[in-house]
Amino acid sequence: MLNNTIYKQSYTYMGKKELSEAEIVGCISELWQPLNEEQRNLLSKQFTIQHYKKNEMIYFEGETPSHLMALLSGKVKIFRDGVGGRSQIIRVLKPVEYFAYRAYFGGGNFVTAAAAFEPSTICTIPMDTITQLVNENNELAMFFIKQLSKDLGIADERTVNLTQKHIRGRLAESLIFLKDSYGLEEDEATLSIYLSREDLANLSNMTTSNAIRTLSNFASEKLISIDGRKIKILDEERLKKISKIG
Amino acid sequence: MLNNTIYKQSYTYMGKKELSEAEIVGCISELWQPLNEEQRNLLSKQFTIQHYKKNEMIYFEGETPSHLMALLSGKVKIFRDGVGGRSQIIRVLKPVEYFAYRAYFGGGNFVTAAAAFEPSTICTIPMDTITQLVNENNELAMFFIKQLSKDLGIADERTVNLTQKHIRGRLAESLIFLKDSYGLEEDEATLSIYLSREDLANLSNMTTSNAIRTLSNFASEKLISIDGRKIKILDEERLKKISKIG
DNA sequence: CTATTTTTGTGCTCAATAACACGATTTATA
DNA sequence: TATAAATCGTGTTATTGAGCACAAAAATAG
Repeated sequence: MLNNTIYKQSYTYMGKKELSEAEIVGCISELWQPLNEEQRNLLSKQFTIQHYKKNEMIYFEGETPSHLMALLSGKVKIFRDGVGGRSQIIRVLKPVEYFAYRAYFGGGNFVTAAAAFEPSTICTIPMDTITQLVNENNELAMFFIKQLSKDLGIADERTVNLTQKHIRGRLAESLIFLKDSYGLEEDEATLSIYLSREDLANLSNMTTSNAIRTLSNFASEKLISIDGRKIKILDEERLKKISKIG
Repeated sequence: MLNNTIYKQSYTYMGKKELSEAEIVGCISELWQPLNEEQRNLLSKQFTIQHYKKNEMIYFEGETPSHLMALLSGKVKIFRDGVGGRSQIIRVLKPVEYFAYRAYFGGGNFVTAAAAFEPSTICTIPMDTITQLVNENNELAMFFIKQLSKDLGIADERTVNLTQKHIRGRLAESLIFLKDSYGLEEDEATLSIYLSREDLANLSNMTTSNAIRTLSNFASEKLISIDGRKIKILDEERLKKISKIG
């Protein structure tokens, strides 16, 4: 609901109107709600809004983190460049999710990079402010502990899935994952995110040609249907089965 | 230094004497130091000591987490069973490192299992006590935030290394990793942990035969020397290079 | 100390998937 | 809208690393 409001706002932004403070605060409620009035005053002076174009880089591997980021609208990928320029998508983000804080808390530079899949709006808050608030506010601290714990659990599972499953299993898993992350369109079948075959390959740890081939195979098996970058999930159960058995 | 004391103690344990409270508290100082007197009183009533034999399971995938664990002596692996019974070692622990709390904070069951590489002593503390303390004590909260952040960064790097590097790169990386984790013996060359070829394979995402073969290759190339499970690092620089280029 | 089980080492085969090439199509841009 | 650039689709080939079998050696249990 609030997402909706913001979405409309980001349209009006195109016509040059910025988000109001109230709207931003509504978006970042997981950070905002735990705070007392004084803390809210501090925070509200600090945040800034940034807009990123499709495929624009948000931060680079190796850079020093300085701000927490909250994705207010759009879609973002977190990825890492590997051997021979092959990149691996580690995580994808939807509104409203927080990122870029892990490296700061971990005391190092970014080990991943971030880029916008689509035009995106991001709220940034200086990490020293966040650290101060975390030190004052236990509920906020617990929010980060929980989020990091979930992400670490996902990372542990993903490591094994990406290394041990076969191509079909990995691609099936990615499709389910995209459905769970970004949902479906009104037809209850089409994935709400349109990725290039290359991004799909980078998400599934395979080459682009293998993503293309396997996708066609899935289509001829009536598991999905493809129309350019639009993917319809036709048989989710069977996809899950393929994903599970690897 | 403190480690040393405990190490001796765990020997005397074999002769049936348990660790004293003071000794335990010295070990878990990262948890203990942030606490005030009242909190320390609470904590000191709660911990118990458990001993595990070589290769004994500490917890299983799918179980519900209830206690934080601190490894006081010994060596532990965190691993996950993958496709076709092949298991993947996700992380290894040395004294004094904390574990088993991620799943609890993440609100789910264990996605990994834990087992002792060697006879190990573990201090357990109920997670509801830990949660209470985290809610009262920001410094303690920050300890967990930092630890989880570091582990997540490592997991992100590892995902790409395990999926994209070739066998030689992965094994070289594991050897460096074991050296960094557990250090060397007095000769400044022999790894302080003796793993089976199977564990080495599970750490490096390969089959046991390939771990054996690649290890022999490394030995004939004078990168390492092998004597049963004892591995001497002869040319760390070249190993690092192999690890880096994949 | 002996018997049994587990681990290690090696050879061989084969499937999975990466790499490459190239034309067709779509998308972005001037 | 024209032109360039990126993406997609498909065929072919090359290579990595898994799978399996089996003997030798080592570790463990009785």
